[in-house]
Amino acid sequence: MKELPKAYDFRGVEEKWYRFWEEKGYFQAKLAKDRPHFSMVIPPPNVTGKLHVGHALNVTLQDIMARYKRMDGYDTLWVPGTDHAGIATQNVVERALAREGLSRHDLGREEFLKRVWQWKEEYGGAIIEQLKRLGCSCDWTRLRFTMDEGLSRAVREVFVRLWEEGLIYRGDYIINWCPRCHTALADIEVEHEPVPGHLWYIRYPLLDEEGYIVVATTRPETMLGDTAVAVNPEDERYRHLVGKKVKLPLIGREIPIIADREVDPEFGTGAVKVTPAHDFNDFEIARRHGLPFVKIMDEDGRLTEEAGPYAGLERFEARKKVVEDLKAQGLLEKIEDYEVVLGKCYRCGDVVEPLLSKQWFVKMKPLATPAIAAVERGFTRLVPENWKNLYFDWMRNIRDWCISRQIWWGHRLPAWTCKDCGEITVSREDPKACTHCGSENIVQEEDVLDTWFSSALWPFSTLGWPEDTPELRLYYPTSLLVTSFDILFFWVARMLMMGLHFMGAVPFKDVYIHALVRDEKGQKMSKSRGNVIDPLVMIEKYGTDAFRFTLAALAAQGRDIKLAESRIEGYRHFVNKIWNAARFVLLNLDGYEKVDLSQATLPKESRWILSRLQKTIERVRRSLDEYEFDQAALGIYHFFWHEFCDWYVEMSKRFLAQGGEAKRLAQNVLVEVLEKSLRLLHPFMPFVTEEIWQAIPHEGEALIVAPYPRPQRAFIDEGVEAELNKVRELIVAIRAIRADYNLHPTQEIKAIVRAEKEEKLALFQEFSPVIKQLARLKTLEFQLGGLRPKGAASAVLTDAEVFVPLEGLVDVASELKKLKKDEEKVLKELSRVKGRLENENFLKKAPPEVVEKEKTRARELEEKLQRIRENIKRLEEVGTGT
RNA sequence: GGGCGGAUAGCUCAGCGGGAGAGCAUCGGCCUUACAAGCCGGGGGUCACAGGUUCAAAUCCUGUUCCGCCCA
Repeated sequence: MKELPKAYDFRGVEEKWYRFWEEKGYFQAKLAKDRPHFSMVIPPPNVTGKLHVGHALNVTLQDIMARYKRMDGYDTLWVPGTDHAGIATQNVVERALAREGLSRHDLGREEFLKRVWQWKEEYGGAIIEQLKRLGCSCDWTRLRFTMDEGLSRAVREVFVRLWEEGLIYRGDYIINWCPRCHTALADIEVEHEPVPGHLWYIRYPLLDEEGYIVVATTRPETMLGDTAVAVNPEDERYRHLVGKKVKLPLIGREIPIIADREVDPEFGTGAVKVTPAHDFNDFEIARRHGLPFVKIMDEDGRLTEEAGPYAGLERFEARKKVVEDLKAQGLLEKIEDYEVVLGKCYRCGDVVEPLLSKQWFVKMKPLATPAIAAVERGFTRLVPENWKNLYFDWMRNIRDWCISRQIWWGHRLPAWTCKDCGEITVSREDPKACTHCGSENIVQEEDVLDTWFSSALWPFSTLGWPEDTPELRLYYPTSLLVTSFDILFFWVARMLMMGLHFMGAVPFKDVYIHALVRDEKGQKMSKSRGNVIDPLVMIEKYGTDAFRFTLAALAAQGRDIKLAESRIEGYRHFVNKIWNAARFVLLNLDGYEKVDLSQATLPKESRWILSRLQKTIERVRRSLDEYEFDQAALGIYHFFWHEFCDWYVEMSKRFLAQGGEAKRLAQNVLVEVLEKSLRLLHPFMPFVTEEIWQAIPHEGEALIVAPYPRPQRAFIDEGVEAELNKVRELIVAIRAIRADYNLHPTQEIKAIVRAEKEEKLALFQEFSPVIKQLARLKTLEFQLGGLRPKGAASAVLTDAEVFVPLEGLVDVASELKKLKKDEEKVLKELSRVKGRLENENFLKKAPPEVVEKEKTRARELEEKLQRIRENIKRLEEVGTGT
């Protein structure tokens, strides 16, 4: 039999097995027709990405499910890939260019894109390698990239179809604009942050009469683009002014005072300025009232010619200047402190400008309706369920999706504008001429698509759509999507809409939504805070298995994960424990011969651990089926360490020492429990389990494809479990006496078990050998009834008492103290139980089994109380001179 | 302003109608031949607060306070 080194060193081991699995093709989907399927697509990390704890959690949970299902007989496909991450990637390459003193405009579009592709080839695989370090069992033969040929074809097909269906349109709309990234952003790409600001009250002089109307604004510079003042139609204060005109200060434009129901009379003065080209609400008001749009700010965040004397000023400069000028002219009535909510670009953090601009949009309502229904009817299940409300709320209030981005890296819009007739041609193949007038004078749109447009197709585009492939037929809809809630709308909702629209079926049956990983204080990890835990550093330090197990053990549903390095260290101890347990088993396998345990006559100790094993298997499977990763991890942790190692391994030493049949059976039980535990653990800790499994007796060529354990009912034995609980209680009590009296472990002692009834004593007599072994007793005696032995330390158990004679050593005072404390505890408990049993309503209404349980409990407690009191009485009679 | 989640041992969290639990930390004792990354034993909690439902509430309901997140 092979021997294992004394300490587990994960270095080298991880790489060895990962290569083995990959070379053997275990990660690959089998396109099996005779087996159930389990499929997932990875949330594609940004190609520029570096693995962070969020990814690590995300893929660890996926890998746990993939390995579990693979072992459980499913033909498993886990599709990996990366996302081209338009803005992020372009930024990275632009920064690299900047170091050469170049801008993308110096290179030109074509040359720039070449550079991006070069960059992608060179560095884009980094995150993939990091996923492998984590042990991800993705089918790497199916690695995809959102810009690769197949996926680009899918993007184009979807764009064309949506256009043909009238679900894509182009138009002048107000959008979020990032002046730094120089592109439009979708609504959800804007992060809102409240910051201290001001509310400026500005006087707008009335035209043709004395006086003025005061408007309040948080953005005074936009007044240059005002085309109206609006009040609420119900507002008595202003009713007489509606329909009149004011003269816009600084600019001199004459603009009307209008009434609109959306104006909040409570805000400021109740009169607001209307800047249709630079505010979302004002845009809507302007459309309702047919107001003109005056664009006073350009794409760089500088004021335009429309801003008259302010043209060319940077936006924040302009604000200062406008406020100064208003003040100078006596038109600034007052300034109040006010908390404003700033929109910031989720990529670069710059303040986003609402800007009127020509963009492309997808109509969302027709796509959202079926996606809402799919979740309502349970075709797709969100886990945990509480995300449903948020999902419904968002989907029911969904706005059209701005999909055009003014960058170069991405899927260029397959739309051509005719210079002659002005019409748009959208086409699957690059067109030579305008489909409307036949002119060859056509130019392609400069814009590219939002990166999320291609990721929205991910579950079917990666499986070969728009071709009709066997993969699509077998693996779509996918079984599970594991993702974080922060991309529920960016990604999950859009995949649902696109999947339903183009495949006619939901893209995934279950969506498991995990939490954010925070630091130990609950703060978001960020470079600037310096509290980032780098998964690769953790893997180097503690090994992948310990790191993965930690993530799983902390992944309780619906709660953020607070990750401290000490937790990882703690679970590394568990890895080591497994290793050493395996070492123990291997060191004791001389002459090992396999026996059929279901036919063998086993000692109760062995029957106990086998029963516990079945229950653990049940628990782990049930937890995994419900995505309760923490429960699954903790279940096996507790079983392996605190039942198998702490108790059974110790008990087995006696059997091993006996030799013969006892030894042979113990060896088999040890192997059985260890081997099944490794299988149970493998999805969590793939490397150490494979390493050990290969070294112990097993069937099959690799643990990664060994069957996931199923509980065997025949091995569950409640009676034996109950008996062992009583035996363990006794052993713990004797050990506690040892500790109380500071008796060295090697000091052999005598114990006396006393009970009032023959059958209670019989149990302990039966287990006498194991009690002597684990409590380190020289002799164990039994006493039916009678008086407490003199000069002994004692403990009162559920069914008996135990005494350890310690001539001259026993401290009566502390013995009494111990007993009185016990008495108090039992009394308290007993009064509660009795109170319940004296309650007629309880007897009448509670389920009979609960009543029965309470009665048994009352009996046990009364007996225990009586024993405690007798002991107290005896001790007090004897006095201090024992 | 709206929504969601949380408040249980010193810390991090399970438990979510019938005996208050785990890990870590802590204290005491042990190098007991698998493991000191370990073993054995101990201490520690009016389950945020106030009401209610129930035979029975940490668990269900309502309200309050505080904390976190999301949306506007």
